[in-house]
Amino acid sequence: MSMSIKEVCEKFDITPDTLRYYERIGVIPEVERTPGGTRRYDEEAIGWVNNAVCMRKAGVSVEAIAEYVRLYRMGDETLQARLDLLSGEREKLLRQQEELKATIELLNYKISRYEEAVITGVLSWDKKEGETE
Amino acid sequence: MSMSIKEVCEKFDITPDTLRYYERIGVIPEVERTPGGTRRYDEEAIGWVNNAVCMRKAGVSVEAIAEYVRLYRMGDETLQARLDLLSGEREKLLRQQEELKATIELLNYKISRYEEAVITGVLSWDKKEGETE
DNA sequence: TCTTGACTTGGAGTTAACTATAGATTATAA
DNA sequence: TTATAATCTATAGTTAACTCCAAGTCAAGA
Repeated sequence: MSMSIKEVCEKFDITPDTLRYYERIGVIPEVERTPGGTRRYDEEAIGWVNNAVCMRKAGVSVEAIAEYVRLYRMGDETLQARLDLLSGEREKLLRQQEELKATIELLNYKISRYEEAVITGVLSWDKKEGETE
Repeated sequence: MSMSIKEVCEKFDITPDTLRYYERIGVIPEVERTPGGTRRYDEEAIGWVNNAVCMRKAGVSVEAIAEYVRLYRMGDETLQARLDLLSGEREKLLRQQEELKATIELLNYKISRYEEAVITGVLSWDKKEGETE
């Protein structure tokens, strides 16, 4: 039922060094160990890893994730604090989503120009909105 | 018509150190100077800055931006190479957009739970899809 | 002209997030 | 049991992208 560090790392496509690092800095809670000291990841531990990896992929800082974990372990009196933290992070991601959208649109435009250009041999811009390259 | 480094930096909300750094590593082409050696930014230079800042905000690496500028300055024989570079970067941004979307949705779910929780005083998960926190 | 403030270069320092190394211990398979 | 593979800790190193600093030069107003 429970998994080794290697198995968890394969599941989430990260390295054992990274996973131990996440535990050390509190991005995930401390995991259970065998009598010999080897880490074992049960369902709950894997849930925390999933959460950490998902947040990191979107660009949430390890510091914010660790803060959430810290608050979580303090119990029910931190519900509001956790809500505030998550709301703040969501705001950041929504802003990032806007930036991303704008840049993808700019790239779409440029790429369409280049697709023309590689056929005609000439690159021509519309020179709209301060764009010159 | 042309702008000082300070004016350009205010326009794009970056620091002069960053702008000089961008020029030094080729993220923007070298800009014109006054006889005394002070940088002046004309329309075209500002277009390049705009481009760099936009790409950086979306997470495109300075290396990729500099490579594009390098190819651009080599002329028409690099049209295909520039198209390939831009296409590759767009792919990365589209993938990032997916990650961002997934994480925002997860956050939306969590936040809705926490909004309930701060009223009821109890936090309860649906425990779907490996989520445990 | 003087002085105050903006600008210059070259290089060093910082921060976040890993990533690698060494040397010891534990686990697994023949 | 013995070799081989996986894991452990502690700590140092790396990378990307700035960011700061010193010491000198340039520009604009009184």
